[in-house]
Amino acid sequence: MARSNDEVAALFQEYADLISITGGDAFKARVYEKAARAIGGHHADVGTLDVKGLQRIPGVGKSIAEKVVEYFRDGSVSAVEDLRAKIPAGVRQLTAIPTLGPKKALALHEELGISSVEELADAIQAERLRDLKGFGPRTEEKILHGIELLQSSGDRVLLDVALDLAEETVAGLSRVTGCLRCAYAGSLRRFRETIGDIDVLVAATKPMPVMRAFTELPDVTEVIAHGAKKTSVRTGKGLAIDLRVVPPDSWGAALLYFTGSKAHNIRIRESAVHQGLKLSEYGLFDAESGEKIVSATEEDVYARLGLPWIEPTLREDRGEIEAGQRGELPDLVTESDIRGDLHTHTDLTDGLAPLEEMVRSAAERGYDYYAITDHGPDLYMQRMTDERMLAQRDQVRQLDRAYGKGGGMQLLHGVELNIAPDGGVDWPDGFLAGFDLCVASVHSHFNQDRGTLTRRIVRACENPYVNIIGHPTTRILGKRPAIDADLDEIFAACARTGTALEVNAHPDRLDLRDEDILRARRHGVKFAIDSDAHSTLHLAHMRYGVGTAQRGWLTKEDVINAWPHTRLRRFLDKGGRPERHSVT
DNA sequence: GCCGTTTTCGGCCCGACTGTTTTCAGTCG
Repeated sequence: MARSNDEVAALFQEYADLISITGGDAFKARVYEKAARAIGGHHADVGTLDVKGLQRIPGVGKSIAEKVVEYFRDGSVSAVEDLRAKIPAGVRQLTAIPTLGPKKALALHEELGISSVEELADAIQAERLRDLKGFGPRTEEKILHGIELLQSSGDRVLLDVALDLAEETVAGLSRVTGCLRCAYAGSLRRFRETIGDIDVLVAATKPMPVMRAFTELPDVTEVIAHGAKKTSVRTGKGLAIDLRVVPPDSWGAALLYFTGSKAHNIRIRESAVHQGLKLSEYGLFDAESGEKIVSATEEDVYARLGLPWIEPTLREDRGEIEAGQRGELPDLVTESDIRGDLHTHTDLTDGLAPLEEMVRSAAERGYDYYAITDHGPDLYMQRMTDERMLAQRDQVRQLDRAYGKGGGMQLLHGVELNIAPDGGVDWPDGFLAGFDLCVASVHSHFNQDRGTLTRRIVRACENPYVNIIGHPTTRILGKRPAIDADLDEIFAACARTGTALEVNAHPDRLDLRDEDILRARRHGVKFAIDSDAHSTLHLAHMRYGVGTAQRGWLTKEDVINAWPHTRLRRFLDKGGRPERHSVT
């Protein structure tokens, strides 16, 4: 079950989209969008609040509060239903295509009767868009490319969606009598960036009660297959879940098998064959006698193959087996190694929560330090000024005195700078020198040529005040590809200048991605795993960043926010920032 | 529809880019 806040947020986002598509008041649409974000990021369950309590959420007034109450009372909101009746769901789906917004979607629907992505693709093939006003050949091309992009992420869903569903499923099945062990496996256990379907494994002597309970879970909309060993269902989110039930003593072999990856499994099975053994999901057997040797735990199986236990996040056949054989597997960074978050926002710019709330939530996570990095003035929409930034700094210093007491949490005042098309940033050195750290990121002009983009980011690295390059490739999963820059040149510049690369933990981004991390690491780059939180809830995204970092083989030595505060401070000094030592 | 050291109306993030235009609409961040 989704959090009820997420349900309501999705509903209002849909309502906002429908208002836009039907040509309703743009300001009204924006208000609903804002309310959707505020509710999605609100810490308390909106299902438990009354109209008065709801109105205390910023951006939620009387009308929206009443719609929330209506939703929990009636299961639907009549205003939303009215618009749904007017516009087929597929028309809204069209706006998921990059470069295609509500206006074009409505035109396509009204003029050509198109109400799904498939129909749109067909219409383009049939050249039916040619006569439509405002639709030229470039538009056609861009839409086709957008559809491709949309479909390349295909049926896969983002890590957070899959993980929530998997954890609920595991919790639900673990309560069933006779369920001895339960865990999710597959690409989810390996923390891949998107998930095609969820694999859940249960150890039980009698499978049927577990299977039955599985088909009756609240998210299940369709039972695809139902047997004694395997049951497959589809859920409301369109995501399929496969459940395998195995005898308790096969647990380890089955978990290993269903965790994959396929490439990893093939390699270890080969290794088994070379040793006169046979490995399957039921256990490790003697090839000749067929006698079972081990199967109870993953450790047992790996050990009999002459390997240490290998972290699931490494199981991609990227050298982990060889490293294991040599006893050189990395001691991967874990979430508990993370001592602080170095890229977060507040409602001074586009975050949802005030500074105090963000800091309180960070402290609850047990961090040793925490950086506030709101946007600088070059992102015009955020209306940042020198005065507002300095006023925030005063607030941060005050809070730091309260939180830093007795070895508590130290606060760093930072900024997320915008890397301009020429590689410059928002402020001159003199002003930048006042920050404890600077994140710098690309937010626009993604289509510069490769050389220009590369030089642009390298120049940002060479800025003595830029400590971290935020979401370095700017990709958004399923929406926007990575920028075309020479990453190796950027990685080399980072290593040379003492600039860290971010592993942005937001499940939409996961940027850098695992392969890039592996490459950057070889250049000797350091990394910062950051939530880029825009609400208190986003602080918990850290786990996705850590999973991605593990897939990139990172240890806590590689990750600057796994270091003690004093060591971090030395790194942030970039070998002595000039303005700190001499007046220019 | 929300909000107010602009307070019950009249604003609401603002600028750039792209493609289709011939002066601008749509989309994006």
